[in-house]
Parts: sequence; structure tokens; C-alpha cells
Amino acid sequence: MEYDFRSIEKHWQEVWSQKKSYQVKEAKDKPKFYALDMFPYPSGAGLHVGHPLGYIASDVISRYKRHCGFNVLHPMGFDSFGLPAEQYAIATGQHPAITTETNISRYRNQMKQIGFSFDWSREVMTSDPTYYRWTQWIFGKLFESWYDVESGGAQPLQTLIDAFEKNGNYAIEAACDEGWWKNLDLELFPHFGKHFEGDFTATDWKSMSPKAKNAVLMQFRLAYLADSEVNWCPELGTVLANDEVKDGLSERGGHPVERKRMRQWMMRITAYSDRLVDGLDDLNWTESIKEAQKNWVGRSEGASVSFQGSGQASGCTVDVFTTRPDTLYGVSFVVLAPEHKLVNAFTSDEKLGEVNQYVLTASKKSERERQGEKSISGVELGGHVVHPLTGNNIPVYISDYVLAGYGTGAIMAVPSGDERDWKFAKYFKIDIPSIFQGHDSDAAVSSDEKAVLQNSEELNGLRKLEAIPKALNLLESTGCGERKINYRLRDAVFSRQRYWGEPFPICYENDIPRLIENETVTLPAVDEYLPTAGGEPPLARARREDWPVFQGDRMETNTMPGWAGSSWYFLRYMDPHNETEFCAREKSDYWGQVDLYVGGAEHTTGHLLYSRFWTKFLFDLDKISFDEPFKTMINQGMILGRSSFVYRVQGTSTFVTYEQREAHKTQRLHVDVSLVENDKLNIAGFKSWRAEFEHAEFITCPDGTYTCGHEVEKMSKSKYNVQTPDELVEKYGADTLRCYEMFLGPLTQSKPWDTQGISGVHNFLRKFSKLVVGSENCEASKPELKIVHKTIEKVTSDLERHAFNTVVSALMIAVNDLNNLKSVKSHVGLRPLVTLLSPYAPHLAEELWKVVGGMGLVIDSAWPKAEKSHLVEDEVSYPVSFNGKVRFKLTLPASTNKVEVESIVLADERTLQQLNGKEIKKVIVVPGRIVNIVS
RNA sequence: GCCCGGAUGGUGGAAUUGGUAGACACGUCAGACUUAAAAUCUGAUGGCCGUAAGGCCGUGCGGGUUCAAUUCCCGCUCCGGGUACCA
Repeated sequence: MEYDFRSIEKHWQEVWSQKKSYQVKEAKDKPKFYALDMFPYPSGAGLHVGHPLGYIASDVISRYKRHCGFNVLHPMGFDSFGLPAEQYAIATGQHPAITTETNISRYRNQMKQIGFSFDWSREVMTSDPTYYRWTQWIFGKLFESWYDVESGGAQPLQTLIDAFEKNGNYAIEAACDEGWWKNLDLELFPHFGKHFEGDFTATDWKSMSPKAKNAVLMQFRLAYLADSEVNWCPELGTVLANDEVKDGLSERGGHPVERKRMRQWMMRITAYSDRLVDGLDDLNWTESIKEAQKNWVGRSEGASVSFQGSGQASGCTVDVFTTRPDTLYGVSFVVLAPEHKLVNAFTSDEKLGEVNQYVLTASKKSERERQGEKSISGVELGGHVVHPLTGNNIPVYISDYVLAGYGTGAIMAVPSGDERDWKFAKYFKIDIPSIFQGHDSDAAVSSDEKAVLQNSEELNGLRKLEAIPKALNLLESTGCGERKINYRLRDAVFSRQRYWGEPFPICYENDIPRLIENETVTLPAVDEYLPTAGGEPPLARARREDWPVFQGDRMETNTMPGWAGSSWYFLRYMDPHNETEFCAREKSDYWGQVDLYVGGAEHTTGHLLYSRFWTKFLFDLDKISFDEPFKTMINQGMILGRSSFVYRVQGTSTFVTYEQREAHKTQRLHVDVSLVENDKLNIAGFKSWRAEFEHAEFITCPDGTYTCGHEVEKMSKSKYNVQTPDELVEKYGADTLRCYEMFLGPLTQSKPWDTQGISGVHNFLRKFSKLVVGSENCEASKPELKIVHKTIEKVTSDLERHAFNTVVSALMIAVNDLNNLKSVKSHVGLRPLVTLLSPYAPHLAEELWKVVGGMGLVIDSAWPKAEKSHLVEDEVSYPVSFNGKVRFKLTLPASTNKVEVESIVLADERTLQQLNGKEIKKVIVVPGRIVNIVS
């Protein structure tokens, strides 16, 4: 029989679909298993070969678990809000919902071809109002909640209001910004004096106006409005990601970009900092991802230290955070971020121009550019602060390398102990106090953690660990500082000035935001998907009557970010059609945490942190019974594309072949990989590819061919290196594609995509098919059973440790070994092998299951067990090595013990030959493994 | 810059707990079949020296620990990912 994969795959996909084989329901009699995939964004380029990689892996596990008797939830859906659809809408005027729908159906069809065991009846998409009404509902809950530090969880806002009514804010500790009262507009609080420091009584509270109460509550809500710094591009009328800013200009269009403070919705994720770190302990994630999340939260213990301004700046206090209070005596200057509120106060008149210039320049750099900056820059402000312990006057600077958003936006510089501070001091010729014994601070920075302090008064003679507590006590007793825990984590900006995202269920009445409950605020129609002339978000184009729901004086016109919908989708899959709840409690209790999440490591600090945050929040509200979403996670590597390039001679439409490009001034352009075979360009195809190349001329190789350059890089539409799975499915079948993607290498490693090896895998399936079809209804032979059971053991243990690639090799070896047996193979002997194949090549396995006389469908067959009796090896081949180098092999009965092995080896004439008279110093025998003779 | 990964033949990779480096595939070469080609099958295939037996070298680079290191430790190089509004 020929391996007719086309009809086999079509047939079995129809059978599964008719029998609804992959639809699941809660079943109390079976253990559950929840396998989840990364939520795909349906881009216009369609699914590329990198997408299915993770999906195939999770499908293999899902099918394996099903064979093992688990009730498996394996859903798929779409993260369908996003920028590309919006940009396409801006360019063409087409509503993003239309583009999105087209893209989704393409994705869905592509996935269906591959034969995934997804329960499609559970499909969700974030841009569907029946989905995003619940995203809005969760937002509403966050808006109506505060974080009680004492009980360590979120609480309904009403409990906070009740507390304020009773005792003001005296008996309660709510998560908030440090110095939250400084965010308030004092005009709203006429009876609070200048020295208000955040304490108010019940009477104070009751006397506040509604606006004032709103302003206070806003400081404690988990979803709240606040000013935050963004990359504002006036020309485009929009905020840009750091990604979209290059050298202070927008990537798109090259317009100037500046840092600007804007009123934005924020998420108080910082309230969960400690829980986000502690929760990692129980997760089965790679250490590197856990480490990255810990670093992202960035909990550090240290001290806050106050430096009083002197001279013109007296009355001002610069607060800094330091993890090294022990080095306090080494402080010789203070650096403020260019955006720091006190910059003006410390700037002397003669420095004003220079400072303003510097602040302006800095405002044009993105945060990342500033952190990546290698050259040292800054300005001495002219003002001074007083060293809290020595009383010395020390200068104040501003510099790029201090970020406004981290800590207090100011640092105390210890040039002898910090690399950046040291370089800065050298550059500006600032004094470098030598505080480490035996170290020349003028020559280099000290990085010795165990260095002994000197010139530090009461800290002299101590090392870091002993000095820190003493320094902290000193600070606290003199009142110029205190112990403090600082976090790198910042609250997350939750507003986007975009059209294609979830609208907020928020309207404003007298400028006070009010939650719209019990109604879904759907997106209004707009005439264009661009910001308004005044720089308002696109939704501001909607007139009152355009809004399906309009309440209050005006609607919120920002939309939610991409991560809103993807922070809880795994919950919706459990109960996707529920119209009264985001997910019924009995469903989430049944399915519980995701048992296996397969996703890319590129989500480490975004999606994975936000999902954990929302899960913990829903847990606090007792809406679900677990507070971590993903129990086990595998991070798939990226499949990279192989890009091809042509070289255009600058200013001409002549293209020079790769070999001769050095002789010209050329510009390298990406060329569609479908126009290139073995690095040779299809010249005719290239000319008709794009109008601008129609009259292209070529400087070719002597044989008239044009060689392209190549590079391995990320697969993306803009690089014209996208490979879709479609043509491979067409040419080799889904089963081959599935096996090949797994065979390519370890799932977690990134690797370039290359179809060269695919024929080998296709060949394997053909040989497998031929082997089974050629088997007979007879008894299994002993060697046959041995091969099969060895394979069962290998495949099972590889699957358990998620080594997907070696499973394919193991099956290949089994087929090769069985073919080498020459004797007749039996149905009953091969039957377990067909089940082993089924997670990888389910269509072919179904077909072969019939051949070997299996009952029902192979997908429902029980996973075979390796019988120990078939696995017994009676011989062991010992490599015998001399000083670590293997010289010969010796086959011995497996029962030979250590002493016997040693004496047999020593008696072997080859041993004597190797030794050549040398004396044996030591003999190492590892039973069943190796013999090593040291001479 | 900072944080996190990775590097093994011509190529993708294997070696699970420190124990035979290169399994399994691709590619290449040779052979069989064929008038020929394709397909298929068989064999060889890390490098160097050697007719062979065999020897030396070899897991990004430089050191170290060990009877034994792709595996553990120290110091580098290069590549990839993330870096808070790409998803």
C-alpha cells in the first residue's frame, strides 16, 4: 500500500469531527489535565511554521495524557485585539474587525489541517464583546478594589470607605504610592495645610467634597488614574513604545518624540510584588524564568536617606534609596534624574541654560537608550546638599544614568564602590573618598564584597554585612534615614490611545470616573482610526450617538492594552459560553490550574506576570480557588527564518550578485525567500515581484545566475522570510509536518527553519506504514517484543521529561530494528507501537490501528506499559579504557559482578598489551558502565 | 548598559545522574537496479597521519577540579531573547 496521506488525513479528520472526539466535559470519574497554548495574535501573514511548534508539542502531551486516562482540556482561541490590524485599518479604512475575522479564519483553517486535538467548541477571541465584557468586568472589579496590606489581599472598595468613615485612615494600611498625598491637588482640600502628610480623620473624610473623596480613593484603587511618563509623538498624535522610538524619532515617519506626563489608567501590580516573588517557589518553571521574574520585581532591601539642601536650596530634601548604607561615608555627590522635581531648586542662575538644555536632550531619549548610553554626560547644578553624617556640603548633578521611574529618581553616589559613580566622578573630577582598606580608589573602583571599611568613623574596620545594620541604626537614630524595601516593579500603564482594544466601562460625571456596570460598552464606529487633531485617542472621534452605550458627561476614550484580554483567557476556556459569569466556579474548581503551558520565553516579564497578577486578584475576591495560573511551563524556542538578500548599487536599479558586492557601494534589501532556491535568485520572478523592480538590471555571476546573501533572523513578514506550514502539509501531509517539527531539535531551543530534513521524516512514516501493513495476525516473536517494549519504555520516559525530539528518533530506531529482524511481524506485537505513534502522527495511527485489529479509535486506546520481562539484557558491553581513553570492548554476562569484571579485564591479553609493562595504579569498575585502568 | 539563554561533524541534532562523543536524520560520495533518469535499495562518511593494524587531535576560546568533563568550577568571545505601549 502506498502511504496516501491526503486521503488518510482527510478521512480521519472527518471521523473525529463527526464523533466530536475532541469535545470535553467535566467528568468527575477521571483525573483532569489542562494543556494550554500560547494565545496567538492572528496576523495578516497567516500561521508560520514557528507557531505550530508549541501547539504540536502540547498536542502530543494532550494526546499522551488522554491515552493515559486523563480528561484533557486542550483549547485554542485568539488574542485578536492589536496594533497590526489597527495600522492596516488606518492605511485602508477597513474596520479592523473585518481584517481580524479574515485572519482568524485563515489561522483556524491552517490549524485544522494539522490535526490538533483542540476542542474548537471552546474557541474564544478577545475582540468579541461576549468575551471582552468580562475583561471589562474584571477591570471594574479592580477599579472597585483596594489592597489591604494587613490581610495581604484585595478587598472591595466599600470596606475602605467604611474604614475611612469610622477612623479616617488611621487604622488601616492600604497599598499605595509612597507619599501618595503629594499626588493630590491641594485646592480640593482647603482645610489641609501645607504640612499635610497623608493622615486624615473620619471627620476630615466626611467633610470632603465628592471630588476630593474621589481623588483620595484614586490613590488606593487597584485600577486607578494617574499621571505617568510616556513617549509622546506630537506629529502622530500618539504614544509610542520604546521599540518604536529610534534616536528620539519615531520609527514610523521619523517625527520627533518627547517624554510627556499623561493621565493614564494604571494597574497597582506593585501591591502584589511580594506575592509575585513568593508564588514562584511552587511553580514548575525553569529557574531562568523565575529568576527573570524575580529581577523584574526587583525587591531590594536597604535604606532611604535624606539629604537636606543647603544655601539656595535649603528647605528642600533629596531622598535617595540605597542598598549600601554601609558606604555612606563614601558619598561625595548626589545625582538627580533630569526629570526630578527638585532640579530647578538646585540649579544656580549661571547653570540654568546648560541644565535646561540637558533636560531637553534627555527628554528626547527613550529609557532604554538612556540605560544603554556608554558615554558619560551630566551637568553640575550648582546647588549643594549636606551629608547627613559628616555635615559636608556635597554637589548635586543631573545625569541620564539616573532614571526618574526607579526608586526616588535620585541617588547618592559612592564613587569608590560603584562603577558608574566612579566613572562619573573621574569624568567630572569629583573627589573620590577612599573608604575601603588597602584599595586605591583613585585608580579603580572596588568590587570586593568583603572589603574592610575605613575613613568611615563608627563603621571603620567592619565589612559590608556587619556594617549595614550598624549604618541603618545610625541613620534611624539621627533621623536622617530609615530601613526600606524598594521594588524595581512599577505600576503598569493600562491605557492605550488606540482604537482596536477593549473600551473602558467608564464614563465621567463632573470629571469623576464612574464604572458602567451591567452593560457592555462596545466600540463605537468612527470615521477614521487616527487620533483627533487635538491629539485625543481615536475613540474621541465618536459622537455621542455613535456610542452603543453612553453614560455621564463623556465616555473614557482610551482603550485597554493587549495584555488585558490575554491575562485571563485560560479561565474563559473552562466555561466559554457563560453569559452570566466570567467562569462558573464549579468549572474552574474542576479544571483548576493549567497543568502544562507551552509558550515562548519572550512573554516572561509581560504576559506571564500580568496573568499571575490577575489570577491572584480573582483568588483574593474568591472567584477562583487557585492563585497561580500555570503550574508547569515549557518555553519553546523561536523558529528563526533564513532571510535572503539582494544588493542594489546605491542610487541605481542595478543589482549586483553576492560575490561581487564588495566592488560597489550597495544597499542590502530583503527579498522574498520564495523567489530564491539554493541562494539563487529567480530573476524573472524578482522583476515581477514589485513594480519598482520591473526594470531592474543585474550584475551576475559568469554563468548568468544571481547569488543572494543570507542570514538567520526572526521570521517576520517584513523580512520576507516567512514559511507557512500549508505547502508542507500539501506536499508531505500533516503527520509528517508534526513529526518533523518535533524531530528538529529540543523544543526549548531556538533554531533556524530548514525543510531539508523533512523527507527523512516522511520516509520514516512510509516505512512505519509498510511495516505494519506487512505484519500478520500471528504470535509476536521474542525479539519483536523486546524491540517494542524497549521503545515503549524510551518513548514514555522521553515524553515525561518533555524530550519531544528523541521520541521520533526512538520510533525510527524501532522501525529500523524491526525491519532488520527479517522474520514476520505480528499485529499484536505492533499494536502498542501504533499507540506510541498516535500522539505524533494521529491520522496515520488511526489508519494503522485498523490494520492491527485495534478496537475503536486509536486516540482512545490505552497507553502501553513496558513489560520488564521483555527488557532483560543478558550481556553488557564494557568499554575498557586506559587513563580515560577507550582501547577495546569486552562483552560479559550481565550477571558478572564488579570483582569478576576486574579480574577478567586484567587477565585479558589486550590489557597486558596496553600496559606494556607499566604498573597498574588503580582499577575503576562501574558495574554495567565502564572499566578504567590507571597506570 | 542591565537581566536571561545558547554554542557539539558539511547541516538539524544525540549523549537523561561526571562514565564508549557524534545516536537518529539530512547532505555528500560510491555501488546495485535501469538503455537512461527519477524513485528505491546497499555501503561509506568528524579531522589529520597510515596500504593496514593502529595512532594523534577533536564538543566556541583560555585555565582548573577528577581515574574519567559536551556535562562541574573560574575567566573570556560570539550569537539570540527581554528591557515595562510589538504580540
